[in-house]
Amino acid sequence: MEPLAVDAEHAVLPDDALRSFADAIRESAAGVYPGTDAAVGFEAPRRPEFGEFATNVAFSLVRAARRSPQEIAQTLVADLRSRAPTVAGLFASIEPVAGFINLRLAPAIWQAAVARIVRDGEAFARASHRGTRISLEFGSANPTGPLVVVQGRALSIGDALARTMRLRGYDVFVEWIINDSGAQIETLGRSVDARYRQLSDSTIAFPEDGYPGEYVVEIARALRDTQSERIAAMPERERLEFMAQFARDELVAEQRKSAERFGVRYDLWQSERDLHEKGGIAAGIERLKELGLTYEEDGAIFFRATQFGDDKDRVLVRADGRPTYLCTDVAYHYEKLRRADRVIDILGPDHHGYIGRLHGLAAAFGYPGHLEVLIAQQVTLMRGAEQVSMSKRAGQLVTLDEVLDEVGIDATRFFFALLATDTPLTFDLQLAVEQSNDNPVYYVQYGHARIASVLRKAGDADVKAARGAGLEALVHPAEIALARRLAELPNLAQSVVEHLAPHRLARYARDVASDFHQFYTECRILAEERELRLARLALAIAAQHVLAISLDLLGVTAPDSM
RNA sequence: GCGCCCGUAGCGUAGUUGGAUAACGCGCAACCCUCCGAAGGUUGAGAUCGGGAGUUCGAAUCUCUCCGGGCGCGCCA
Repeated sequence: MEPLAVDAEHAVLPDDALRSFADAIRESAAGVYPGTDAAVGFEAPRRPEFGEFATNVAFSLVRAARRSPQEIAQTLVADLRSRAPTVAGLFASIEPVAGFINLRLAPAIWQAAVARIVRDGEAFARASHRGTRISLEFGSANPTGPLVVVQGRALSIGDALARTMRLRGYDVFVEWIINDSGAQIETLGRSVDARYRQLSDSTIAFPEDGYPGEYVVEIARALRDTQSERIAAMPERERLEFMAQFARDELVAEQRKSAERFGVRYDLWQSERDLHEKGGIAAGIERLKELGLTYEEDGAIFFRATQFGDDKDRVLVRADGRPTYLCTDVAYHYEKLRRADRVIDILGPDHHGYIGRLHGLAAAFGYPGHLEVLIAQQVTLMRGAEQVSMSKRAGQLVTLDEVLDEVGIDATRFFFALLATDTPLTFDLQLAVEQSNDNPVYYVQYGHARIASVLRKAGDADVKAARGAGLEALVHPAEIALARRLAELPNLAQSVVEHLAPHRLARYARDVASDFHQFYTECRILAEERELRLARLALAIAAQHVLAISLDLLGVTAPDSM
């Protein structure tokens, strides 16, 4: 058998070893139990004594082979050892236990994985371009106020997904839809107008359905300071329209600024009004008509939603010719479905009942399963034990910017990404600023800073030497455990994309930090003996890269000191 | 009433396509710095995975049913 290569260029990596094992075991199964179909899958057992990986292949053969799982597992392992000693040599142990086959990789494989990470650096886990187009929409809010906390959660989740998708080679197109064509814009105009007139006459009544927030007053003041002469000359109708447009532009600009401050990048801010004016809305309706999925009743145009599981058909265009909210979504999704292989919407918790309708739309257009909808669940703000009030109706908004002012971008992004998207979140502002071990953000960042500190202490010469050093000295359980964790990143990132589960990134980052801290405690990195010292430095460098990549995917900084 | 989501340790949660004695953090108890950052580490106590039935060699995970909680059911957006 050939000696195992440990250099990063021609190394056998953990995934390669598992693939070889799967192939070999399938051959064994085909030989020993002709006519059977072995399914070889791997999992990471919970208990360390069950090895680093385990396969349940024997269970899949029980019926066809008419043997006990344990007997099958033993037979397969014996056969593999004699027929494929090279493959067996990739493993430190191969044990049939209770029908499972428990595996432990040879240390050289883990050492090779570390060498690969050190070599790839920031590019580790990056996948080559694969040509799959993904449209990702999130955050989209009515342009009638500043961004609030729940939207911050959608931004955090959506941006982490977008970054991870780019890392894994997908063509991601990130979009925000500005809902600027409905009645709420007109309401916004009336709200601003009332505040404007109140500036000179405090007895003027504020509309009952108006937006009560203080920001409306600020917009009115801005108008008075810069546009009062123009406004004075306008007839009421023109004035209301002008104010609505002015406020919309102000608020969209403010929303964009908040998103950018939060570190979120968009490729497109799509105005609904523009979509209407450019005929995009009409195109979507036309398509539905061609497909025979619309009909007219009482002067309105209906979508046959019941054909796709909805309880009733839905109005697209009212009798007076005004399109509904759904109508815009019809058009927009038709457009997105045509240009992307996978269309993803992240919506707020109040859109729960809307999911089925959107799926129905995708099916109607001939793209069943191409549209995925995520609901970013509610955020409850706490300050210690006290709940922070945020009633929209009373105008008590807590804006994203206010939260960022209070606790910073890193903590906010990390906390928002920490739980599964559809799990309601309680965000404690007091905890988020605490620089204590209750705070998971600091725990992870501390890991990164601690490594940086060790590398500084080691000195440039050793750090440089470590990058090309042999890693045979890495055999301690804490070293292997850390190496194993680091090597998971590519598969983990891939699972984040496939399951739309960015919270796994945050949890993974915490696990990496935890494994590093344990390694740090048990193994002195700056050991006397040079070979060991360089090998451990290389492992620390690899851990630093993985932490930096994970944090970057979450939009969180990786400090060298704190 | 119909539809969707959720019930996992005192609290907050994770749990890929079903796998072995159910995991992580906080909190609680007891420990660890003559040495690389103690913002760290180790150990312990703590769970009939809401109840019941079914499918399976095997269920927190799939099916049915009941209980408890949240949300959605406009020619609003």
